[in-house]
Amino acid sequence: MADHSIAQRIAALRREIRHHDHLYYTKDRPEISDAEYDRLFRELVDLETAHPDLITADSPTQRVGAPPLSELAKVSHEKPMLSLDSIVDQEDVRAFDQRMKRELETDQPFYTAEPKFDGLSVELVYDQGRFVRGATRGDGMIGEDVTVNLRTIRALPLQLHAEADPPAHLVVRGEVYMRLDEFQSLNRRMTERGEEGFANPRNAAAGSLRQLDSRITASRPLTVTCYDIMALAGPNPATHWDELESLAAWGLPVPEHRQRCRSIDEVLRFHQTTDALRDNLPFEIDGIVVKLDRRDWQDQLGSKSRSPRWAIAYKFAPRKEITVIQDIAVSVGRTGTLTPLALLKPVEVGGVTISRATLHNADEVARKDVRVGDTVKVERAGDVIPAIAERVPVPGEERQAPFVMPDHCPVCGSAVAREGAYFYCTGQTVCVAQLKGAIEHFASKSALNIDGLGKKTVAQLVDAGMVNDLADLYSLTKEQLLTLEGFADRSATLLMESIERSKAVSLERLLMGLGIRQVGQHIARVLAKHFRTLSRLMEATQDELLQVREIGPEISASLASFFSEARNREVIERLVERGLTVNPPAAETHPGGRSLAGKTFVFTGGLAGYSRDQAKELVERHGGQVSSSVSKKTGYVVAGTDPGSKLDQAQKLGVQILTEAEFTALVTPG
DNA sequence: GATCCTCGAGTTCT
DNA sequence: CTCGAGGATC
Repeated sequence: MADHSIAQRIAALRREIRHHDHLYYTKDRPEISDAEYDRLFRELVDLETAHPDLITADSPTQRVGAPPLSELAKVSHEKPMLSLDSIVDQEDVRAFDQRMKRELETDQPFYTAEPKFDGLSVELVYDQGRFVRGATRGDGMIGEDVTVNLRTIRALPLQLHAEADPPAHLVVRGEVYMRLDEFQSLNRRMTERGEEGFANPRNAAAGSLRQLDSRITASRPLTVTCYDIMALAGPNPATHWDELESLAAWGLPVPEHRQRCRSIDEVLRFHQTTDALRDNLPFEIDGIVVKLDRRDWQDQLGSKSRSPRWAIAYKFAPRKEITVIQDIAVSVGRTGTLTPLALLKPVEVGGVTISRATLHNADEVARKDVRVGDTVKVERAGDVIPAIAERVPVPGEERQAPFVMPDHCPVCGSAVAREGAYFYCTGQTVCVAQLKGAIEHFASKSALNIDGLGKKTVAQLVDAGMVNDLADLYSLTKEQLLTLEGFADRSATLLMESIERSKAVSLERLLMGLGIRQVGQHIARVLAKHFRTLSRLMEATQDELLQVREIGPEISASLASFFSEARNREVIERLVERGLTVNPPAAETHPGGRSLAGKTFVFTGGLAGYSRDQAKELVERHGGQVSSSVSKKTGYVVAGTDPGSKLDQAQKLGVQILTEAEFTALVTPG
């Protein structure tokens, strides 16, 4: 065969394979059998192997992957990749509609509604019809270059349909996701190989796309759908609907189930029908996206810092699954609180297996009227913490007796007392559960910060009878530790060292660590600053305590009762005897100046450059304060990655929102 | 007395 | 993160 005819054959094969890829992956309507497809593909591979000079980057064979990278490169997005405001309530959707009508001065702001795919969003760039670059969302401004990995996704055309006259330059936004059946078989394959499977399809998609070795990505069944034109060379489609049509014409996969809505009622109906469809879809969706259809109106409304004003994500009610309460256990916390806990028949909710859910307190159990053996709906409140949503009555079932709080502590057998909605174990001095909790708390990071003294070790020490109160920690010997299971020379030495190190402690941390009711990190600091030494605090009268700002009758009573207890005084005495030195709080210094004086910061989401504690430290160094909830008085909300409800709260209250970079600029001198 | 702002405490799974 | 409740404020 002459070289030019080989080149022609290769080109023909590529055309044909692309055509079938499009039919198979995008249209879901294959015209040839898998075997026939494989034959075409094999022929192309063979020809290219024999003529490596004819291989091009956009050949279908190049999807299988390139050699591994050491790190994904960072790329700046051509346009910032915004996210969408989430809405759960119908009323808020109507409010959105009202706002559109008001701001656009129209009665008919038509919308386009489409499913919201649960995957990870990507930016795709086509030059001269050819796929040249793709990136993850990252922080919205800068993402990771995953071009090679995206090339392995069959549904993603490497070449746009030339006959549809695609623009010379095109930037598209899409969602990479994994079908449920593919996700399941991937997980099965992984577990067979002894690997840990993915928790849910979204994690699987994200983990697969962000591989350094694109050959791994190639083996993962990813797919993609496109839903937005970010930029293009040439005339813009007039509406979002036309945008989707154009994308489809150019050969890009778009959400098939979509609707043009002439009123907000149609949007609400679409939400309903889509929700009903949800369980039968082969992929996960978590709501619908509602966009103003006309692009000139979109432009007129513009964007907020983080999301466009002309679109919303109207989420579905959180996933609920049905399961059975196998038992209701009662756990005892460090303060002696008895907390009922539903032990469930394990069930998958939103991709995670749930086997237990807290019932908070007896009132809650009564309110929900749940009993052992009941069938219940379980949801993940706030998408994380499992909760029992409601009981599902089963007609004709014989129910067990209602749950009653035990009148004796399940751990130590002491009497149980009721206080408001809560029940407490009164065996403060004898309850092993409380002792363990108290020691864990004492050793925790924000208290004495004893490294290597975790839940497991505490249990061992208590069960072995080596530690009966907090002060006993400081008479432990290395020899004793070595008798415990899992302790060898090194671990014993390390623990002894951390215990030794904890002996120099600030008053604030000690107060926190003692576990006095109502005294947490904040109040501990307030008390430490005001009284400066432990003895002065212990001698303070009720009146003196009440003078202190933020200390009211409850907290002062709690302090009084703690310090009047002979046992507590004795523990403190022994702590000091064994070498605990309590340091008064250092005088407040603001090495960074007082540039942030009077400003309150609230953090939400993850920060890349610092831990929450470091960020807090930075703020305080400049004379500012950090708080945990957003109010009108909040100066700034710093939104990291994956911000939570505090960001919405901030927007509602008009509190200034900072990115991490802006925050860094504020706390960096110069 | 009501309202707003914060804090404390408990919680699941990986 | 959310809930309940303490404390400040008007």
